[in-house]
This record gives sequence, structure tokens and C-alpha cells, in this order.
Amino acid sequence: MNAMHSGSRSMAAYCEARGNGAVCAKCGVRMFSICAALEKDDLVRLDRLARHISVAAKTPLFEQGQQANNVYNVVSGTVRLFKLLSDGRRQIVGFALPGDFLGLSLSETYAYGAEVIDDAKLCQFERDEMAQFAEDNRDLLHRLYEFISHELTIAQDQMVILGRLHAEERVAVFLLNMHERFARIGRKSVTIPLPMLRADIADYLGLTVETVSRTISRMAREKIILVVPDGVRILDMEKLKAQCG
Amino acid sequence: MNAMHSGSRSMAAYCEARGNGAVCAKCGVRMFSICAALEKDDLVRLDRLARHISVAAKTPLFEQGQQANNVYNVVSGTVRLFKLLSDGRRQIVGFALPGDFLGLSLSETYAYGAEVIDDAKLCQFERDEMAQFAEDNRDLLHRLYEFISHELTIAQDQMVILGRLHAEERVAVFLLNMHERFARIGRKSVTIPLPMLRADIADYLGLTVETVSRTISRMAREKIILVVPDGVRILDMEKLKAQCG
DNA sequence: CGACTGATTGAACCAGCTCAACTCATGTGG
DNA sequence: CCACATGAGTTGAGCTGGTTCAATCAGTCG
Repeated sequence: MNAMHSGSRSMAAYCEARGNGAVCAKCGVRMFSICAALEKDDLVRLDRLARHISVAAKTPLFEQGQQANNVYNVVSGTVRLFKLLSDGRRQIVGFALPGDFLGLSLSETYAYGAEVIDDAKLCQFERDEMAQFAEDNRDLLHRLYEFISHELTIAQDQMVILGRLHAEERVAVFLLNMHERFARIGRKSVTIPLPMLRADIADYLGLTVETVSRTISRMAREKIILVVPDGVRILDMEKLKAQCG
Repeated sequence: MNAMHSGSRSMAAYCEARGNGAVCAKCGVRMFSICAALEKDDLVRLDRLARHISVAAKTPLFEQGQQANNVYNVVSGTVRLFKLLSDGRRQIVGFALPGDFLGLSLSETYAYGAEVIDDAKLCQFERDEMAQFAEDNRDLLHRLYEFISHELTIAQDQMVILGRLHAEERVAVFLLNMHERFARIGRKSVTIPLPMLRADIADYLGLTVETVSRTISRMAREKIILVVPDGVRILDMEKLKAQCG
């Protein structure tokens, strides 16, 4: 409930503040998120519902199966969404980047767990309040529908990757996808940021850490990419695309 | 445009008829489909939009990348939804059973191809007309949202299957899922119908035909299931559940 | 510095794939 | 009615892409 010092690096996992109706208007990722549907008054109303939080790396946002009380909009940072099996096997079902929405669920509980990868800022909403807002606001409902529909498309593409692509192809597609996603949120560059661990990439692509590491090493050896801190630089886009199957 | 003889077995792939406002009301799968949201007048209006078609086994409904003009509601039969790679590899992204909706897409083109597996009856709608109807009808829009949201959940579960489960586990989960889906549309039975080919199951589970066949044989040898024509009978539900990982 | 955590590399292994043969229906037409 | 073809499913035998296990390397932090 205490005000957030927006520049500070708190040790606490959460620094909270209810919106005052001004933050959303100047939000850097608004146009990439579902909030793009809103203008003026509605934006102020949304802002009043939003709790702007900062979350430290490696902190869980919520767990699979837990009561789904909140939904989140990522402002900065990266979040991994994953499902766990009883024996510890993990499948990452997605990475949420700035502008992405997460926690949406029709069921009463979360279908997956969510953990912040690097330090992140998020907008937290009460699910019921958000649902009510969407009920009153046709455009927002449409944006939510579009978003979830897009998520489904991505999930179906991921099925092809997991079911039918070779390790080499999976990594290539993954890199290109990340490249494209960062480009779409205004971070177009030959350097692809990879804030997540190799183990995260592995659990996303249905491989082991070793295979991911070996594959990236091979691509670097073949001068397709260059491994840099926290990412890779694309050296040969043509070859990278050719590896995608 | 000709009237459909509802009992006949035509050789033609399509037997069409525009609704007369009465068919939907007595539709056997209505309560399992998105149409459950509608009553009386709306149902008549929906029926006017619907083209009731019969489609012979192995007939494509539409192809991946094609202009997405129609959406479909399955009344009877089974449809496979799949993505193809340029080299012929195939990933089945889902099976549409009676009551299921398919062809929904925000993009102008279909994200996957669809082929009827066994002889099927479907309701075909023009995408634009359906979109307009959903626009005017709050309940229908909600049902569509629910449906697509449910599809996403299924897709994410499939990611776990494809990314992290062993062959044995994949087949066991698949059988249980089919069992549950048929149960939900009123065909609860220890016998699980499997109208699709082994090759379809393989392409759905990210395996080969041989592995699927061997796995089913092994389960039969272990008296977990009994292979019957067009399906399997569950002999030991506990063991089957235990195989799911 | 030593203690971690994450990434890389090597070597042996194995689950599932590939290739091939065979079975078992179903259909067809002479 | 049988001969034969065709499509689907099963089974075997050997192979291999990716895993597993283990060692090493490279930062980072207290």
C-alpha cells in the first residue's frame, strides 16, 4: 500500500501503488498491450484498477492451481509461464514480454505458474474488476478476445515445434520468434535479447539444457549467430531462416 | 442450394441446405456447442445463417493458408485439424468432435487445414455473418470467448504432452482425454471410440505410427485396454491413469 | 578467495525412429 | 467366385538424435 519510489531498486519483491489515473496515459507499452483499446476516461478508470508493482528476478507471481485472483500486464521485464509434473518435469508454455497479458483464466485457478525472470514491472488487476470492466467496455473485450486468439495461434505453432521439429529447427525458430517479438515492441535489433536461462529455453522447446547449449554453440561455430552476454547476435539471417524447417 | 434428404447417403461430398429456422431447435449437439447460449428468436436467426452440410470421409473442409470465409460447427463425425511442413511432416493440432467449433480465426486465412475423418454433418456459417451475429449477441460472444479460451487451455496441455511426456504417457493421456470428451457429449462408455487413423494419433502426439501401435499393443498385452474395431475398451482405469505421468 | 549458479563440452546410452516384412480386412473386376 | 490390389495396422531388427551423466569452465557474490 506504500507509494512506490519509481527509480529505486528495492530488495522487496513487491513495491505497490494504486494508480492515480495518470500513469497509464504515459505507459510505454500501452500501444502494444490490450490497453491500446482505451482512451481518456476509460484509461483513467483502468488506471484506478491497476496496482503498479515491481517484482525482483526469480520471484513467483502465482502458482499453478492457485486461486486465480489477479491478472497482470507486463510493463518491463520477462515472465516465464510453466506447468509442472509431479516428478519435477517442467514445460514452459510461454514467455510474457512487455505488453503481454497473463493470468487470464476462465477457471477459478491458474492453469500455469508464473515467475519473473529478470526484474520486472507489472500492472496487477483484480480479475473480477477487470472482468467487469471488459463487460462494460466493448473495445477492451475485443482486445482481450484478439489477445487470447493470438495466444492460441502461438500455442498451435508451438505444437508443431514440439511435435515435429528437430532440435536445430526448434532453436532456430525460437530465436527468430524472439527476434520478431522484440522487434514488435520497438526493440528491433540484430541482437536478440535472451533474458531467460538455457534451462528455460530447453523446457520451452522440449529439449535438455545440453542440447540447447550444443545447438547454439554449433550455430555460433557456423557463423550464423554470435553469442553475446544475455543474448545472441544474428550474423546470417538467411542461414538462420533456412534452419527453421 | 438444393434441399438435403436428411436420411440419404449421398455420394457427393456436400449436400447443402439453408436452415429454415427449425433445425437448430432440435439439434442434438446444441447444448454441447456455442449455440447453447441462444434461445428462441436468436436460434431461428442462427439457423437462417447456417448451411447444414454432410461431408464424406476423407474430404478436406479447407486448407491451411486459404481465405478463411467459413466457420463450422460439428454436428456428427470427426474432423482433424493439422499443420503441414513443406517437407510433408504433419502436426495435428486437434480433433473436432460433435459440438466443437472450428475455423475461427482472426487472420484472413486459416491457420490450419481441416479434413473430415468419418462421414460428418456440420453447420457451415459465413465468417462475416457469424461475426456480425456475435457482435449483436452478447451471450454468443461470451460463448465464443469461452470456447477459444478452452481451446487455449487444451493447447497448453498438449504442449506438456509433446514437450515432456514419454510415448507411453502420451498415449495414455490421449485415450483418457478422448474418453472424457466423448463422455461430455453424452457417449460415456468404457469403450473409447477412435475414429481417426493410427497415423493421425501419431501426428497428434508427436510420435510415429509404429510407436503408437506398439504402445497400444503393449497396453493390451498388460490388460489395461482391449483393442476393438474403431476403438479401445478400458479394462483397468487405474492402471491407465497411472501411466499418465 | 571459495562457493555458487549457469553454461559448455565430452562420452556412453537408449527411447523412439527408420526400414522392412508380414497380417488382415475390404474392394474390384474378370 | 477367386485373384489380386490397396490401405491400414502390427511386429521385428537395427540405427540415431537427443538424453544422461559427468567433468570443466566462467562469471558473480559474500
